[in-house]
Amino acid sequence: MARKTKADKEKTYQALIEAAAELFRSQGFTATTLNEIAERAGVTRGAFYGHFSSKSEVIQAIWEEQALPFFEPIKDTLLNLPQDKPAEAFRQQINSLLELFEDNNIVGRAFFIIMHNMEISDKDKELVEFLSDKYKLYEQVLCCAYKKLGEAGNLKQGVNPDHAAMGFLYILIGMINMALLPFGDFDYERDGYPVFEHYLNSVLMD
Amino acid sequence: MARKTKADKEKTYQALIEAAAELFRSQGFTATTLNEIAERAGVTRGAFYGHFSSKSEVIQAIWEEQALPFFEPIKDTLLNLPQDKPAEAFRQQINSLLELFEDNNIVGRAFFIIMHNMEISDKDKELVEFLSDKYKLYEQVLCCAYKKLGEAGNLKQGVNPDHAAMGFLYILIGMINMALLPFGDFDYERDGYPVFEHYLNSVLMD
DNA sequence: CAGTAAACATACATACGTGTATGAATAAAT
DNA sequence: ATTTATTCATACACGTATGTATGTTTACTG
Repeated sequence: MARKTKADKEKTYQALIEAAAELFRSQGFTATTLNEIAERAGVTRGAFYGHFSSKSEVIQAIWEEQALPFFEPIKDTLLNLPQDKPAEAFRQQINSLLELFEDNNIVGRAFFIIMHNMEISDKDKELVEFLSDKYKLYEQVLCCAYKKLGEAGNLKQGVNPDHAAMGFLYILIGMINMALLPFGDFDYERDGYPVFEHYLNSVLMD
Repeated sequence: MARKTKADKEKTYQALIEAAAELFRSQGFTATTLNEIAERAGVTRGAFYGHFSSKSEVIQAIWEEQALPFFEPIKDTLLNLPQDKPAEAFRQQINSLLELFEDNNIVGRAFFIIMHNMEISDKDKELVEFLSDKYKLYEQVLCCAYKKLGEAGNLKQGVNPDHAAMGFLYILIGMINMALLPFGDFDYERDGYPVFEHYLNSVLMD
């Protein structure tokens, strides 16, 4: 095939990323073949190998280029909650996070892929390490945020910050799981927000 | 190879189920090959095809023969919570459920596999339907139980039964996810119970 | 105590996924 | 304008997973 312009190359790159993310989400990482990715992107495997050297490399690209730019600011805010009214800032960031999932499909998919990394465990050690690092990062960020909330006296009495953080993470994982299921009709407004609202109300002082 | 006794046949059957469940959990359904299952069970693929006609059939067997007998009584109790002190009965069943995960590995694995069914979606329609049915069943059982709790006046004021049920399911999924991750060291006593305890306390009247 | 059928191993045919090597056509460089 | 380099398709080689056909031994059956 003929050579394309640089802009065209970028387009195929994005198409490959998009296709891979959607296929990983809907069929899982292992079940998705390079042929399927290429076909969905409107190219062949030849194009794929021009951009990536393996399937694992795509996940890392999805994370770093698509999800990270959205997550980074939220993460930073959570790690540095203000001394005054940290609960308010916390709620705000959580809402940003949920809106992210609602609006930007690729971020939800990336998060989902990370959360379901065990699917590919054992067979690709390096990738598992990459994914588990991300997982642990989420945990740390949440624990840190809740610790701050506790220090600022914004947690209800008897609420253990670590337990609260874990509970939050569980709910987050469960909700994303639900939201991206191939069947069912998940609706954030109806099935997502109220649950978080209730959980935050049960944990935070106002 | 020589013919075995009926008891021996049953042993290989169980060995295949056990092997498959553990491999599905640790590597995922798609990534697990029939050779791996057979090898882990100490037989060859010839034996596998004597008992099952495909990989999908194994999941259904795992569910129906291994997990269902444990779940059924809990499910029935949740669907028929007593009029007086339903909250107490509910707590008790949830504890039974969690103990099940803690003690009986195959139940946890079965639950996990069901919860992560999207991994195999799209490619095996029939299996996806089977799995999604189970998923929806969980949801219904929980919603029914919380509805009963609400009617009996056992939910705290302002708690929507459906939202509470969803939140519970999210936490359950998230916890199982966490518990069966290949990395990390999940401990039910430390990471499971307290979260449920807190959640139930925030939802139920005592 | 034959004869049969069952339980499982072995071997084979087929399909498919991956990765690489090659080639064509044209954008970019000089 | 010519050359070079690049983007991607095509073709090939290899490994591996599946499913089936066949064979072997022995438990079961009458």
